[in-house]
Amino acid sequence: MVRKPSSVDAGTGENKERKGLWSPDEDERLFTQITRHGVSTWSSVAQLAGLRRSGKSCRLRWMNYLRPDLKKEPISKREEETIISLQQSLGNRWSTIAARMPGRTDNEIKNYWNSRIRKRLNAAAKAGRVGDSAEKPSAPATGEKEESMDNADAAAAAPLPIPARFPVFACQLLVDGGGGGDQSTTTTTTEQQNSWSEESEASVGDGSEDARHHCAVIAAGDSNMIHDFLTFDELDYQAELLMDMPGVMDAWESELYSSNSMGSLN
DNA sequence: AAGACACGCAACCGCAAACAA
DNA sequence: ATTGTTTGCGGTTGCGTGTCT
Repeated sequence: MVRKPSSVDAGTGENKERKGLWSPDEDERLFTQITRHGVSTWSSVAQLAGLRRSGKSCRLRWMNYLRPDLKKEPISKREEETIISLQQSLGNRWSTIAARMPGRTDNEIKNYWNSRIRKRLNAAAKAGRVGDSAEKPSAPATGEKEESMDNADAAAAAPLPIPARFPVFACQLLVDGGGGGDQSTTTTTTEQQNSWSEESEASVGDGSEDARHHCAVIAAGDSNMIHDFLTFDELDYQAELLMDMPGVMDAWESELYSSNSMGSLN
């Protein structure tokens, strides 16, 4: 709905690459080519599909639009919170952020950030206090200096403030393969959590019971029992799934608004 | 009704990393 | 080790559409 369908091939450009919007026919060709034969190199995909497009363009179209696993629905509140949180901890590493949000593309997240969230945060920053440097939050991981704001404004801009780091609770293991063993009733450690998160990563995507139990291990308890913090990177979970766990957001918020600022933990 | 403006988003561009020859 | 090609990423642009005046 944006660029003209083609401008480069107008006139004499019989052999030139097309640019601009993709036609339904081009989409069909690309989709068929990839689903039937896969991708060796993107330039060959373009050629085999009979498209006068660069490999780069084909890749972009597939990744951002044609891929079957893409979510079509608008970005939810929860997803927005995840974006804000991940952006805080990772900076503008959109592909990394997208990798943690199944069904979403880096381009989509980047666009969402630039057109909505950033604008809102900037507005909140402008409306907020000026020159109160003592209460400014930690800077984003990379760049985006102009987006710094105080915590109150961030809270106003984002419905649910999500810390960059996730609390790990000293807690009892609820379930782990049904076996007693060391993990059945022991206090968890960061290292253990990491290894569990890795082994359950695949099933987390399915929202399986095992994955949920592993998440619950981390989520269980209350904020007084927090003994460590993990970044989203270290967690290796879908933040969205974690946030659905009972008590997680409550504990998060209570920790966030307690004396310790989460930013200082980064 | 129409022009101006803002917004959202698809797609391009340039660069750097990874890979192959 | 060098050179050329491909891929992936982040920043940016351009335009259709909706809203405001």
